Amino acid sequence: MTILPRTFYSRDTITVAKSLLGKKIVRKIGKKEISGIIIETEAYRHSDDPASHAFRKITERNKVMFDEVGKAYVYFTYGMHYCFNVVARNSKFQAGAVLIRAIIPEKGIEIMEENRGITDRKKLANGPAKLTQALGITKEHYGIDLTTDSKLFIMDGVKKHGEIIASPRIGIKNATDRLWNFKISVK
DNA sequence: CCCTAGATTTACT
DNA sequence: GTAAATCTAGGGC
Repeated sequence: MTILPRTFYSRDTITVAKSLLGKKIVRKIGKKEISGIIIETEAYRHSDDPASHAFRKITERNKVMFDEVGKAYVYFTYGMHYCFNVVARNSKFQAGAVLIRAIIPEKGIEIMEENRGITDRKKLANGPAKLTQALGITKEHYGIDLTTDSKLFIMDGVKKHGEIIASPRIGIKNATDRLWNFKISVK
């Protein structure tokens, strides 16, 4: 398996969101490794997407969405939660990112249980703020490159999966008519 | 099982 | 000041 190259992310944000399903996210902490398969994503774009943080203009928080693709966009919200995105867009847009909403834990499950303080495997990383906590992602990881083998990166999943289900994005009030939430069914 | 409320920082309508 | 790309605990059914 190989790490996804930067060209993977330099396509349309929606396409990348769908393509990330079934891929593997890897987090290394010291000598330990945590990994999981991505099963749910959401696309956020610039200029035509009122629900996106980058809809209006570049700010201190969202600036990495305008930066090089393949980087991590981590933001803090609701006073206690981090969410993890990957910067992705083609040349038609100035900014864009894909929110990773859920993964299936693969390796390092004990570490995730420790990070989360629970042992219910179904709830370990089945939400955007849960998976950041399970993987130990914080704003320290803001802007890091996900295309190199370091503390955090994304690999080719090689895993075949079934149909992609498109739904309205979750937790937003604008542009709910866009089916930019994507997930795959899991056995 | 479903629904409600509370936690608590950041960014800007 | 207030709303936010959320989660959990707790009480009711």
